[in-house]
Amino acid sequence: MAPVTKESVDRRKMKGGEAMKNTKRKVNKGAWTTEEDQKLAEAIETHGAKRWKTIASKAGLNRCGKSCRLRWLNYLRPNIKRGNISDQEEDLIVRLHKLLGNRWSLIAGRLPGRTDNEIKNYWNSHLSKRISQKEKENGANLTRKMISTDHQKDHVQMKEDASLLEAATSTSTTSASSSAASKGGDQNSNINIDVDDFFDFSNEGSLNLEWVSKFLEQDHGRWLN
DNA sequence: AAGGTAGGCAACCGCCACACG
DNA sequence: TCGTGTGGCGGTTGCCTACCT
Repeated sequence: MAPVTKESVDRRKMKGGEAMKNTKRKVNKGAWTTEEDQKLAEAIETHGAKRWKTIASKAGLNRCGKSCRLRWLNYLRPNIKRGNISDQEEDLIVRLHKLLGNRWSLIAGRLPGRTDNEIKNYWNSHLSKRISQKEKENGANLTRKMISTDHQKDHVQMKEDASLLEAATSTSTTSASSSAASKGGDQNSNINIDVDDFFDFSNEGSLNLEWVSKFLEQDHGRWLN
């Protein structure tokens, strides 16, 4: 609803700037100022995007390392796409959420330039409501209808995917999957798949839906039979 | 025009896992 | 092996803005 305009961001930054003046607080919180962004970017350029606590101090920021990391990953990092989530991206989010639950970082890994925070926000503010509404209207057929857009009608159905992957649980379990599944404790955490393998995107290009089919056909093709 | 409300987003919080000494 | 520090993640909160009455 309320798009974040440059003006609104600036205003938030002004508020953050005011907060900075409050020297009683050792660690600054709240909105980041342009100056802070600049300092952080310079520090990361010099020292790399690691050891966030060190970066925070090297940059002369009264921020905790976590805050710096978050700011970098969600806002300052290069190649970040902002706003305008396409239909294709939305569809992918829905499908991945069906598979993975609230594991936003994994979902974000499938969407180049998107952050887990952005996807989480998008889900919470757009998709979850729409889905719950559709669930009321259509019952169990909801997901199938939502993902049946023109460009991907031929692909696997998420419900079936979930069943297949659930079936895979009995024979394909790794430490990576258990580790990832242990986080969040979402509704799909019982689906244990080889996450390292499943989410190895190093050889892939931009957004596409082939990986689902690829995965199902290759390593786990037997589940389709 | 003014106040109330809901939506959207950025950022914080708390927990957990891992690395390292 | 244990304790501590750090990073990563999902959940939640707070602020701002557009819309509604």
